[in-house]
Amino acid sequence: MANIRDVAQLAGVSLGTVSNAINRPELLASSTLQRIQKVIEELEFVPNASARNLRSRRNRVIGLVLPDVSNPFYTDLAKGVNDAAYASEYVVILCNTDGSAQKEVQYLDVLARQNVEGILITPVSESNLTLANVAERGIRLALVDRFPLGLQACSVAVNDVYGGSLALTHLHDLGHRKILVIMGKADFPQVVDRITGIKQAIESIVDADAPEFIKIHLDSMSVKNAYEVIRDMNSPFDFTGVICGNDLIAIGVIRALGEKNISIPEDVSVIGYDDIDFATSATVPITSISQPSYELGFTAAELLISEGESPEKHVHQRIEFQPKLVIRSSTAEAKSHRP
Amino acid sequence: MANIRDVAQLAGVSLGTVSNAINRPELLASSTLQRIQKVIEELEFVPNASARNLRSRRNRVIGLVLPDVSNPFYTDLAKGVNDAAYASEYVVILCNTDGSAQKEVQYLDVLARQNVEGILITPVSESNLTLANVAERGIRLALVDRFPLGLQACSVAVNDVYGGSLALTHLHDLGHRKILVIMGKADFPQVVDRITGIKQAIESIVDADAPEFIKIHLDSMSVKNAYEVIRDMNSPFDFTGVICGNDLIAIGVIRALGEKNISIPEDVSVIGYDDIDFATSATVPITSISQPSYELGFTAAELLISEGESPEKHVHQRIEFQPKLVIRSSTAEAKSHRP
DNA sequence: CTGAAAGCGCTTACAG
DNA sequence: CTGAAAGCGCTTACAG
Repeated sequence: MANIRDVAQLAGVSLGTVSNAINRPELLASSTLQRIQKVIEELEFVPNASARNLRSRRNRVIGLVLPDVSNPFYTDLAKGVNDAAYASEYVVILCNTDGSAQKEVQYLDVLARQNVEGILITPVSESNLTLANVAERGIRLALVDRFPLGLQACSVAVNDVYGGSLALTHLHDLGHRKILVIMGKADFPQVVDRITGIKQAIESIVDADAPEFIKIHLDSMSVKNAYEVIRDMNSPFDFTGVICGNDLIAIGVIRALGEKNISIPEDVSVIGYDDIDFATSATVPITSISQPSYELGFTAAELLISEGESPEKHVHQRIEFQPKLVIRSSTAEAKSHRP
Repeated sequence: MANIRDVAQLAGVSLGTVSNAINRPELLASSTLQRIQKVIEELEFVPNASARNLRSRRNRVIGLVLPDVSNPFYTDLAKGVNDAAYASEYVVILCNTDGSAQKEVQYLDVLARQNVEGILITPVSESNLTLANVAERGIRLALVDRFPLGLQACSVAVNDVYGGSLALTHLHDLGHRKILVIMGKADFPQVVDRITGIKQAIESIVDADAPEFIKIHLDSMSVKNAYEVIRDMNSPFDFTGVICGNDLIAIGVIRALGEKNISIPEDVSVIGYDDIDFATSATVPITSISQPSYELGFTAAELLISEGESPEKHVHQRIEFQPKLVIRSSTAEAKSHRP
């Protein structure tokens, strides 16, 4: 494959000039520039990214570290990141931690070795030790779907506390007083926030009969895991409302309840989270808390990339999106409230 | 950050020896090795990937080029690729072409610039021009979910012809004689093969009343696109069976038919493709043709990586998985066949 | 506006 | 078993 030296020779200029033609074309006389560009095309010259990176310390690569790409919420988020990266001619390395802190550490290390220009991450837990470590190494960091705790970094997230309260309030308005909350791991930041939101909403209800709730924490926020846990519950199911950590869990819950001959929403109302595309097409179309997943990823990537393009000008930003309640058929008025 | 020279100095050896300690530890006296390893830890030395790649022409990066990561089939496939890569300490750059040949070319170029060690691709069309171009540049290539046409490369795919015939045969067995086939773009290789399978199955039916079928080609194999097309059909819907290009299309079709008060499977049987997780949880659980998406990705990545590890020993392989029919509730006997 | 030179951090024969 | 040296392909001040 042709290298920059071949191009220089054929164009009759020095190799530094070719480099300038590529990176700072405004410095060249237009005749020289044209000549060089012609040769570049002829030779199908493609600059070697490693060499370039080695000198300039830039490689147009960012890392994206996510708990679970199979989850449509993260898939959409990743798509947003990819599109933003593509627009700026960046490329993204996708890392799937499966929600494991250990894998997260390992991937962070791999990304550091690759000299990525920045890392976009939805951290597995609140603990910032690993992240601080990355920041120390001088790798730019931005948080997606999470705000930083004592860490200098851009962040783009959704107000999960508000999302939790939105869900609770909706069920309460419908007259539900006994609620099951079924979430992911207890130390998952989003889970913590949403439960806080639920509690806050309950506290703000002056009503004598504020709802009670019970929590279940799933190891994995998947259809399967949720389905199995509800299927295997041996105590009688005496809740009239269920708040799920995401729509996948809602699907699993709905399926398990269906098998127990509990109808949705006649007997029990179920509310999901994320409002994935599929929520509309599920057995029972799912009432859900909608988050702008694609925008989350897109915005975060833009922020990270723009920080890299002009570090001096950059000021860390914290962008917060608001979740929205989308009502479908999986929630309805509690029996006790019906005529 | 520490570099290899710092390590050499502190360990009192030459820098070549440090390099050997990292890459060919078996060459060193164990005492020297230990001393160096200790210093590496102390200094938290991480080798610079760019420098390494520049010299050794290896960077442990592979590219994955896919038409649509939001499609669960490809999401799972991508996960398989990621897991295989992770196991071999490789990293993957994810590229989403949105089914556009132009984006495919651009991404291929970007990947070439990044000097990836290999590219895993589900090409947008049969045409191999761009791929041949990549191969010429000396980048290893492997095809996923597609077999190569006149191209030296490993490939892992599913027998789509058989998949198509499986779908047709199932509907025929149930007594359906007027079938709508609703697929993606006509030049999409998988589409071509499945239609071939459908035709072959029809031809093999000696039966006097072999089924007739009509084709629709969608621009995008999405829920939305399928839904809109069926919703806007103004001719009367006189089919009793529908074969869909994937489960997403099936979901869209089922929704649109529902709005026209056509019940599934009482009036019309609908069969999907891919058997995504969600197929079970759809409004009507979808009968589908199952493909091992995760394994597809995992196997292809392994092949590509092993080719890189020992090019001399490598022999190109072509691995074919067989699709399976998974019967759920969206297909049933045609009315004409019922008592 | 262009060219010559140094150097980014490593790997890899080669000599000893 | 270890060290010295060349060089991968670029970018970047600097001189002119």
